[in-house]
Amino acid sequence: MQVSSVNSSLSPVELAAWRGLLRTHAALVRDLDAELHAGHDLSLHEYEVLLTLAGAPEGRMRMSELAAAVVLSQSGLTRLVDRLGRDGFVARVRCEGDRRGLNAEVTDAGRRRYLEARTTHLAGVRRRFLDHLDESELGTLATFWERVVPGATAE
Amino acid sequence: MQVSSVNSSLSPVELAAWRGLLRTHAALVRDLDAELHAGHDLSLHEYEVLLTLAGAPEGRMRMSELAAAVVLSQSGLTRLVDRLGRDGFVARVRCEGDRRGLNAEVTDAGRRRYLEARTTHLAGVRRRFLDHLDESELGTLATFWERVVPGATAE
DNA sequence: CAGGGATACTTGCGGGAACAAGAGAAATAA
DNA sequence: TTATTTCTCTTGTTCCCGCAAGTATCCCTG
Repeated sequence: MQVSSVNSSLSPVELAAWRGLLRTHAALVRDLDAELHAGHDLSLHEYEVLLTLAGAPEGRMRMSELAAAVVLSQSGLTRLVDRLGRDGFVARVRCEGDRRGLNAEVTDAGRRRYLEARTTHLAGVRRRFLDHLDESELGTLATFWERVVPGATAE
Repeated sequence: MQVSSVNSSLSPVELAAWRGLLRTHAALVRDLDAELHAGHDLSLHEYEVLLTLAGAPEGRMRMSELAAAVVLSQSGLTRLVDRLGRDGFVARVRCEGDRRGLNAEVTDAGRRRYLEARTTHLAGVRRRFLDHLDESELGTLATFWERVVPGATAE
């Protein structure tokens, strides 16, 4: 059942780099998501949408751009914005000039919720991730990401 | 380290390292999962379970250990093993000595399916990820993972 | 050697995400 | 103009996952 020569397997270093990425990501996201839920009743995706909108000009962005920014499918974003809308954190605004399009726009309540959650979340990201690497190492990581997925660090 | 005023935001480098991790992971996993599905009708999680079992002594492992190895909840693993069991790729075997416990054991069909998928998947991981980094950079990454989540590169 | 408490897994339930198909609006072309 | 195509978002459907509760077994204490 063993096939050794035809399929080159991963070297120990390759395996460590790849499995490390999967496991580290899973562990970080699980913990940060739980923390955000427990403290502010937001998922990580919801937080990222609020963060993205809060940083966008006039607090609004096209649905499709937003989906790309938070790495979610269109339909996934539609429902995420539904949920945030029900809670009064974002509103949908028809686009001027292209009435197919919609802007998701963060409300005052949305900005407040975001700012409340931000402190918790940033501290969590620092403690679990950033604090374990120094400035130049973080820079190294960023160059790796950009090489693997061009645009991954953009914006 | 960083001066932590209450509202300290992330520096550009910190942001790039963190968002890069989220986006790179999302992009890689999305593509690799789609590729595995299209070519071999396996999800990434299913592949990893088969991989893990195929590499375990006697092709079997306790459900709880397996859940930890592939970073999945107990109930998630129960259902994943259900699905793999329906397809005949793994079987559940009562533990000798502890009749609460179950071993998931990969079948011959499971090993075959794993080996079929392996070539595709390894090539995909190489092309999308490993090829963009050299040997020493992969080693650097591995040390980062180990620092952020001890044990992340183990086994 | 009971009885209570841990441990290992499964099940009930609900939510979140993707894919594919649909509806409405705009762009293009004849 | 009007018909076709393209674009943007939403809806129908289905799958996967996690939490909490349930079941069976083991362990430990008195």
